[in-house]
Amino acid sequence: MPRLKDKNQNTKKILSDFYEKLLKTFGSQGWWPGRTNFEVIVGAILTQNTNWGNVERAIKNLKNAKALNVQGMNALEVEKLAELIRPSGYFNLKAKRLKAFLNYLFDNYGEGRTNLSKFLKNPIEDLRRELLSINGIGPETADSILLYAAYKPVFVLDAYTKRLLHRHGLVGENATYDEMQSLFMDNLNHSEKTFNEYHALIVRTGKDFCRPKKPLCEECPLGVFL
DNA sequence: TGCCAGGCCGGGT
DNA sequence: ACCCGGCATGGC
Repeated sequence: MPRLKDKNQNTKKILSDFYEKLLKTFGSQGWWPGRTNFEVIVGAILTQNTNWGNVERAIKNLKNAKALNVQGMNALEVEKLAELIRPSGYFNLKAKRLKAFLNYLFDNYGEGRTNLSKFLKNPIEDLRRELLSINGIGPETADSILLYAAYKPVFVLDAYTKRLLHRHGLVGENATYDEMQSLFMDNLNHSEKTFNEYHALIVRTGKDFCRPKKPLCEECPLGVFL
């Protein structure tokens, strides 16, 4: 019993220390780089297993085509949409996923301009369930939308975060998404602002220091681990 | 050049 | 309940 408590207290301190170190090293990251809720959602889908730089090209194409809003994108044929988002990779798949999201929105929240804001105002658990029911939206994309488009206090678990937890020995290799997410959400205050910043800082650190094959751990502010 | 990027689905065991 | 192939472009 005391062992378990100590272990949890230790995890809490480790996760808090990581956050402080990263924030001190890199400063505030200012995520998400999207001007509207819809743009954030589009970005969350387009960046699935994809470099953000490629997503930006696709976003620019959508903006030029006046398709970076609910009504504009809904009016596009899926083939045309796929062509616009080509630079983001998996473009046929992602065009279907964007359409699946829009279809869900229009079917369940009407045709009006406020359908998206109504949708995003749902309680966390309801909204997460709804997002996960849409084909092409899995746990990470759903949580990204919850945090960065709906401003809900939800921790996003991405590949960088999983790698961080594994390499620091905080979870085993076979830990599930929910287990790893709970590690953060059971040990940190549920602050949307903090979760936003923490996730962004982890991505920043991962890009610079924590690649799958060639980790540059000796330079990492969080220390050397393999 | 091969490796990597802010995953998810569907079919097979 | 897991495991795996497929999906695809662009930067370094």
